[in-house]
Amino acid sequence: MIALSLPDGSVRQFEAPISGAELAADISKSLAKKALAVTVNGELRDLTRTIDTDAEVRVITAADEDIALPLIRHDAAHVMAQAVQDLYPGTQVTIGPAIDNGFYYDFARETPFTPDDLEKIEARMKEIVAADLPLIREEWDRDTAIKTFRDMGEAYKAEIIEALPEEAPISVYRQGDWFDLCKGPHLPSTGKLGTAFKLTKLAGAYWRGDSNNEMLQRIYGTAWANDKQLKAYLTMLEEAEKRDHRRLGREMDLFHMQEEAPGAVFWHPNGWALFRALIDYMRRRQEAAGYVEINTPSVMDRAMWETSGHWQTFREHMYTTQTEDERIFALKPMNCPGCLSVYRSATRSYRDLPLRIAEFGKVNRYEPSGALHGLMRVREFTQDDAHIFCTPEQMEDECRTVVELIMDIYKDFGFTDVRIKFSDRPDKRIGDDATWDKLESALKGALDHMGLPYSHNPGEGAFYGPKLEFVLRDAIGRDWQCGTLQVDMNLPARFQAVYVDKDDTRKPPVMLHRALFGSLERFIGILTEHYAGRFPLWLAPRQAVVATITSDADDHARAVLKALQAAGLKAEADLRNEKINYKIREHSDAKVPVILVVGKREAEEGTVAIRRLGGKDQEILALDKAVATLSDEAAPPA
RNA sequence: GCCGGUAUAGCUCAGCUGGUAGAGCACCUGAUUUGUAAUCAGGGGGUCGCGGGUUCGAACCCUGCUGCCGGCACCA
Repeated sequence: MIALSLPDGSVRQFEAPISGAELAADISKSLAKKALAVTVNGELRDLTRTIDTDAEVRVITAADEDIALPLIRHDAAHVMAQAVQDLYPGTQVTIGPAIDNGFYYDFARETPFTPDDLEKIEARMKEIVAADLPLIREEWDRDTAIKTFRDMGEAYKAEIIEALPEEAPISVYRQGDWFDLCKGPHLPSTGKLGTAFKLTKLAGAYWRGDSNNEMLQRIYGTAWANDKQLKAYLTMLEEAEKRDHRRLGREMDLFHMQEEAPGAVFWHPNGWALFRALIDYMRRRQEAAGYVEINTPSVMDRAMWETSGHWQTFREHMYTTQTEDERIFALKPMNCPGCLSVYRSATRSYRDLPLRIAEFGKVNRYEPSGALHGLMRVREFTQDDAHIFCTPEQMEDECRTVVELIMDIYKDFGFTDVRIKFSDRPDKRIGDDATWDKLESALKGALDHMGLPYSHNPGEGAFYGPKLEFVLRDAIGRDWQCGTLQVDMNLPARFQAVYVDKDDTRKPPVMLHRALFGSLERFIGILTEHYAGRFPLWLAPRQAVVATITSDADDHARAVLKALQAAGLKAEADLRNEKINYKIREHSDAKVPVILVVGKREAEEGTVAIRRLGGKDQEILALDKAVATLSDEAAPPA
């Protein structure tokens, strides 16, 4: 006798052990049809597996998206693998998990798959779904399993089993005459997968994610519970493409890149206006927070980089030059050595600390060619960098101040969902454990005192100190790592930076490395996508356009323009002999936030008609009122 | 860096199996003086990414390189 309790609180008694499918059928006919899996005491299981003890049971249907979609996607991966092996015998299967929005499967095959193959595979997948093959779970003996897969020529599967712990059960799922090693669970039959899936892309992927291993061929797909969801997802992808910063960068004339300078940005006036607005803002915030600002050389002798350790650890990412005098120089990949040089240019007293030194430093790093991506990953970029020199006693307070500043600044851009990652000592590190204890507790202490939650990244810190990373989530739910805060007692020592303490002894200061935007280039890329090009007025590179309806209004339009510019607004006038429809369309496409329409009426009355981007209505205001309103709105956050 | 794809006018793209290039938008000129998301007509513009090769002949086929795109790895 077993008792199964259901989510609604009811309990059903059964004489003998019962399968999930039988349980669903016992509850209702329609549930039996819709059932995809069951959870038994919270553990997700196949419908076909027998429940033989008292338990809390829940029947899973497509309505339980969080559970059902991963199941559907995982099944889609299996069906795809079967389709591939049907069509291309000799192809080895490796792994094929469900992922966000879809699934993939990695295959080992000599011949590359082509985009045409995807269509064929998809067609074969639909046949397998139509055949509605039952998925049957089997448990195999470990050695038999290894032998079976090895004999089949499935070396990767055999390797996977060998890597499993001795006591792990080896489960295999069959669908028709095809089977795959898999821990499951799965849908009861391939028909339950439905046809709301689509193969999306081909890619290379290293076996076990290790670049020392051979490269496999990965096929990605997306899969959903129904066609409506699939279509919504595909539409979402199209929308995301429309806000791609590379596309908007061209459409809004922000910047361009070209072949002669891979990974470097040619900023156009519009993009540079944005860049300057961000720097102006940050400069103001930093000055208010007690920072001073410096600027240091881009090209410095290799000896500098040997002292800092970059030459030994970062050489492959550095650009170097050789001049006629045979000295080797390097383009700075980081600003710290320059800043340390400024620190060392005077004898520092404990009274000078904390000393907060900012630099909008342009750095060059030779990034792998495959990593480059628009503004997001470049080889030449500008950091909103700063280094804070302080005593060990001040360290925790300084960390807290930095975190406060970061969180506050992100808020000004509408990033309220910020997650913090804390990375502690890595295996390969310098410095003694006592120092690491201090550095880590300073960082953690700062967060704890502020009551901020954070996740732990054990062993992911820099070799010289632990770090915090600030990951922000944009308007369409994507995560971006921007800010970072690192504590360091190593570099000051390498450069023999010291301060004179109260007792007249020389001591090395603690050095905090921090950046908020991270890279200005990247941050502009993120903002562009976050706002979909519709920047808030204070950031917009073109804030207002005065558009005339007839040439009768030209003089008035010039006066309006003059007034706007006098109030500090980035404004233009469009006096072209074009219809107002044409002008509105063009400036709206260019994402200009405010269009001031002036015609004969406005000219006579001394007013303007304000039309906001995306809005249908207009607001007629007296000129001085309009200018005051707009200049108020265009003020950057304090 | 690795795997796959791709490169034609400023932009988006067409150009069948090889016979020396075409559209829309943008730009220029003219007409139109227009009331809230494309007025009409005319015109100029391309070493078909770069270098080799095959061929009587290459945007098209082969090959090397470079950039870009999608992933993987990397992101101190």
